[in-house]
Parts: sequence; C-alpha cells; structure tokens
Amino acid sequence: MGGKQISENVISRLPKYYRYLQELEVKKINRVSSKQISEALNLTASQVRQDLSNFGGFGQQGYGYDVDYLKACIREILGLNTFHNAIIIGGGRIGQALANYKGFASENVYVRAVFDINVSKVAKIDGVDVYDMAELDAYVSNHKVDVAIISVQKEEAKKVAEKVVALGVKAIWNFAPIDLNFGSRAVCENINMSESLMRLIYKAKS
Amino acid sequence: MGGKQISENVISRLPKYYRYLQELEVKKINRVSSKQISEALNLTASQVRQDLSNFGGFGQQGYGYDVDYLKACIREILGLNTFHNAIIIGGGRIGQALANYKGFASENVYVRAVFDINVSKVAKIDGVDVYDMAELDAYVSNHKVDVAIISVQKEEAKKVAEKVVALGVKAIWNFAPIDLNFGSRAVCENINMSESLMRLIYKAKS
DNA sequence: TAGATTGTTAATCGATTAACAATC
DNA sequence: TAGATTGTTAATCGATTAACAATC
Repeated sequence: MGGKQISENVISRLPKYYRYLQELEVKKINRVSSKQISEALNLTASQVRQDLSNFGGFGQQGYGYDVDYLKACIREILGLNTFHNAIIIGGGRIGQALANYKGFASENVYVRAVFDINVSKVAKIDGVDVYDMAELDAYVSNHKVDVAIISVQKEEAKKVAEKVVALGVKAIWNFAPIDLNFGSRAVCENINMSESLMRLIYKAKS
Repeated sequence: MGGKQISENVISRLPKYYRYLQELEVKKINRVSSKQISEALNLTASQVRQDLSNFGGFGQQGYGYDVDYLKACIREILGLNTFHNAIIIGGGRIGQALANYKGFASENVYVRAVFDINVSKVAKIDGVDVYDMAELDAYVSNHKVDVAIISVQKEEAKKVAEKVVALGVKAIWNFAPIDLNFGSRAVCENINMSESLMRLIYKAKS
C-alpha cells in the first residue's frame, strides 16, 4: 500500500540498522553518521543513505543522525509499534522453543495459543495454552490472529498454512522446510534451516 | 578455492533445486526441463540454466535434465556427500530443538556434543552427550569439529564463536541474533529469527 | 567561518532476462 | 526429420557506488 515498492534487499537491512541503533542507545551514544553505520554493518555509506532516503530524510547535513530519533523512525517504519497476536501451529521442539522465546515482546508480537495434534502431551507451554488442532478453525474465526507461526512437519505445513490464510490470517512465519508463498493473499517469511545448513556446507568446502 | 566466485544469490538457489529434485524423485519423475524447474520455484528458465551452467552442463538439448543425475550433481556441488561433525554450543530451547532435529542426517551433519554452562540441568539430549562449557576448549582441540552451532545468548555468542574459530573450526552456524563474520578465517550462516520477524511485520503492514 | 555530512543525481556494476545457434 | 530444450552470448534491468551541491 502507498509509496514506491521497497526492494527485498532494503527491507532486509532495516532490522540491521535497528539492531545497531539499539546497541548505540545502550552505549549512550546519541549521534551517528552513515559512515559509522556502514562500517559497523559492512555496507557503504552511500548505501545506508540511499536506504534511509527511501523513507524520508532523517539526518542533518554536517551532523549525521540522532540515534534515538532514527531508531524511533525505523521502529515505526518496520511496524514494531503495533501489537500483533500470534499463534503457533505445531507444538514440537521448534514450536516449544518459539513459545518459550521471550524476545518477541520487543517486536510487540505475543503468542496467544499453540495448536498441536497431540494435545495430551503438553497441556501448557510456558503459560501459553495448548489446544487440539481440531480447534484451530474455530479459534482463528473467533480471535484476531495477525501472525500464524508454522512449525508442523513439512508434509502438513502447506495445508495448514493455506487453511489459516483462507480464514483471514495475513502473515505467515514458516519454519517448515518448504517455501510458502501466498501471492497477494498473505505475506510470508520462511526460516529454512535446512537450506541454511546446505549453504554453510557449500561455503565451507569452497 | 578454485573456479570463479559464485554469487550468494546462486548459492541460495542451489538448495531449492536440490529440494525440488528430491520431490520429483519421490514422485518417480525422472526427467525435468529448466522451464518446469523455473515454474515450480518461481524463477525464469534462463535463470535456472544460467545457475546450473556455473557448475557445468548437466542437461541434454531437446531433452532437459535427468532428475537423478542432476540431483546427484547438485548434492556433490553442495558438499552433502562429505560427513561433518557438529557441536552445539548452548543447551537452551533452541539448542535442544536442534539436537533433537533428525533432519541433519540427510545433509551428513552429525551432532556429536552439546555444551552448556549449566550441565546439571540436562545430562543428555536425545542421546547426545552434554558437557560443561569449561570442557569446550579441550573437546575442540581433541576432536575434529567441522561445524559449531551457536545457540547461546546474544551476549556470549560472539565470544564463544571467536573462541572456536581460533581453535580451528571452519564453519559457524549461528542462531544468536547478531551477525557473525569471520572473513577468511571461517564461513558463517546466520539464522536471525528476530530479523525475519521484523521483515514479516514490515511486509504485513505494507 | 570551515569542516562535516546529508540527500540526491549520475555512473558503474552485477544479476536477471531474452535470444538463438547447437544438437539431442 | 521436426520439435524441444540446452548452454551461452548479448541486452536489459535493477542495485550499488560515486560524486557533489546543499547546508547544518
């Protein structure tokens, strides 16, 4: 919606800028230049300025960028000021690790429920209710679900993701080793550990 | 080492070709064209042929590619025929999930040990021995460790990764939310879930 | 003021796409 | 043979880098 299309490369660098600005904030550094950012993140200063200028002019000539202000701007651009309700589909090891991970709160993403085919095996994961997979439809229909986290087996991942997208979920975070893509119906990020491991092995031998 | 430098984009597509060829093999399909591959993976046929031709001519004019042969070639290119010993540093939820994950065997990567600061809490994870972090140096010095999987807290990740690289480990698979980079000393793949989640939220609002 | 650094325009570089001769 | 499809060369497109006027 609105404005020019931002390339995937630029989108991928935004969280890196954000993370670096957080570090500076912790260190009580309140001023930074595109050159400093570029050196910290292995980019060029031009690239940093080009990236940021996609969203507006956040700096000041001769001075650079105010750390707190730029961080707040990127936080807003990324959408981290909005609250998001998430559910986890698949209560295996990865699903459990994700339910447990406390880091999502800083992104304002809150896990509200976990769904699993075998509910008896885990009644509750770190305070999050675990429901039987059969209740997924009803839950998604009756609650506002912004993000569905897919951590089921590869074989079921596509089916279950298609289902929740059909029920209106607009964002899928997929941990199954397949590439999901919903076109304009929903956005998706794939965390494909298997592909990452293969890339690592490839690079290790070169 | 040897040959022209392959771009990161090409390397990232190799596992996708491999995965698709595996699927075809399961379906007993023994022939495929660049057009078919491209349609399955949302690429162009040109791109598929360009990518593959970086490594040699695996196809036949008028016919296409033999599935088994191409799969074997890509498996070889990726280095999946070589055995790799891995250790996991950090026995928290993610470390446990990784120790448990059986999928690495198909990449010939085997987890031989887990290291954790608090050994008493877990004596053994899915048959893999858990050692105290204090034994890490000695272990790496006395065993062939090809891959170190980093699943400790962000704060310790850089330090512990630098340590094992200094001890000779040439491949780091990093799950801590920082970008690690060892230049020519070691290769590295970062799985940054936090960045992925931010990208997802960004895209969800656009 | 002089020095520093932005935002933006232009130049370069690399990756993707198109085209096609070779040939199975 | 005629049709299909490769591998590769050339053309296009987009992303990165360089340059610089504006100005704090």
